[in-house]
Amino acid sequence: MDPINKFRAYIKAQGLRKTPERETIIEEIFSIHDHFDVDELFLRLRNKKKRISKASLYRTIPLLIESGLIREVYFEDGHLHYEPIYGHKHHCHLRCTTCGKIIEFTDDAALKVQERISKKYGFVATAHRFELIGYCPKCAQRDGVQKKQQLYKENTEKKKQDANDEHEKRP
Amino acid sequence: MDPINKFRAYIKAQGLRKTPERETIIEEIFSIHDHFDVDELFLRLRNKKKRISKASLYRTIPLLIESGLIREVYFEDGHLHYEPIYGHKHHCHLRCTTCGKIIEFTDDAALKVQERISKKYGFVATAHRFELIGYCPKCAQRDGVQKKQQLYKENTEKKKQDANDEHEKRP
DNA sequence: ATTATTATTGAGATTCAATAGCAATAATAA
DNA sequence: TTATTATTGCTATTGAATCTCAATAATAAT
Repeated sequence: MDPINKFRAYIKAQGLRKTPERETIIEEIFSIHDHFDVDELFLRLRNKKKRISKASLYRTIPLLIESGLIREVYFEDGHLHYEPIYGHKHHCHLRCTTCGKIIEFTDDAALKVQERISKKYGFVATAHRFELIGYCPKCAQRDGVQKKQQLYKENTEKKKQDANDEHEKRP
Repeated sequence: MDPINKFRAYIKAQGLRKTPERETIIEEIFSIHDHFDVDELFLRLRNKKKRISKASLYRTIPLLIESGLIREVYFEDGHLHYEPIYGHKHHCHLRCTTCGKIIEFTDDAALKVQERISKKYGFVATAHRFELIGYCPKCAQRDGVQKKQQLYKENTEKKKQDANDEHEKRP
């Protein structure tokens, strides 16, 4: 069953309506095959002359989550991201705190942990999220774990300097 | 080493300044022993006649994260939450999508997965986040879609009410 | 097919967590 | 004690996400 039909089933079960907007959104998301945010999605649709309002995107996303087509992913830039999960192999994320890079990995052990813990707590788990936070190979090698804070400080001070330079340039 | 001193070491290393506001914030957070959001923290401080501006809370939190005292936790009510981690046993979360309830659990297997995956990808993991999403024992039984938002709202608002109650109890 | 009902859309207004700017204050170093 | 400047609190601002509401269009009923 493709995402559209999966969604139609959900729509019918909930007594909601099938609309071209919703299906266009699903088509676009499942042509991305990667994580996205609302702005990105909106832009991609616009570039294809599909004029769907952001309000509709925001209203559709919860339905896509409820129907199991996508899920939220938490990055660290202050707003939500999403990724298609239906028809995609479940994966987890490695997130580099230095460069922000996201590496995906699959792991079966996490699934077993899910089952064991669920049983232990009488919890019916429908999903899990497993994420490793740290340093990607490049950043771990280049910086060393200890240098991070120093680099961070240098970076932030550089920013201030840049801001000053820019300011002083003005006539 | 207690959280305050851990923070003082960080402050010194970064060339920042020790202030009573920052230390009051740390004291409050580590007296909670549980997750919190900025509003809650602000209210609790106010109830104790500690008048610290929200701006300072927002400015201090990144320092607490950087120094390893707290971490972000992602719930689903549209804004960030945090929890103390320094001196606390690492734990993971079960999150009920019906009532919003959070159950904590500890698990060593997750740590082993972290080690194995890190080695595999050449990633230097400093932390992991493992979360199970589904239905808590109560909700798994009654399972009503209509009740979802109502229950969720009740749970998340209960906390704020508790904070107020606590204040009113004081003589 | 036609009509009635009402969910959905789009545009703009609104909310609110989070950030930024600025003058006053206070922590550190000299 | 004085000088330097990070920090604070207040206010204004940003921007993601939500809400309002009239217009539209999807479904059910006739």
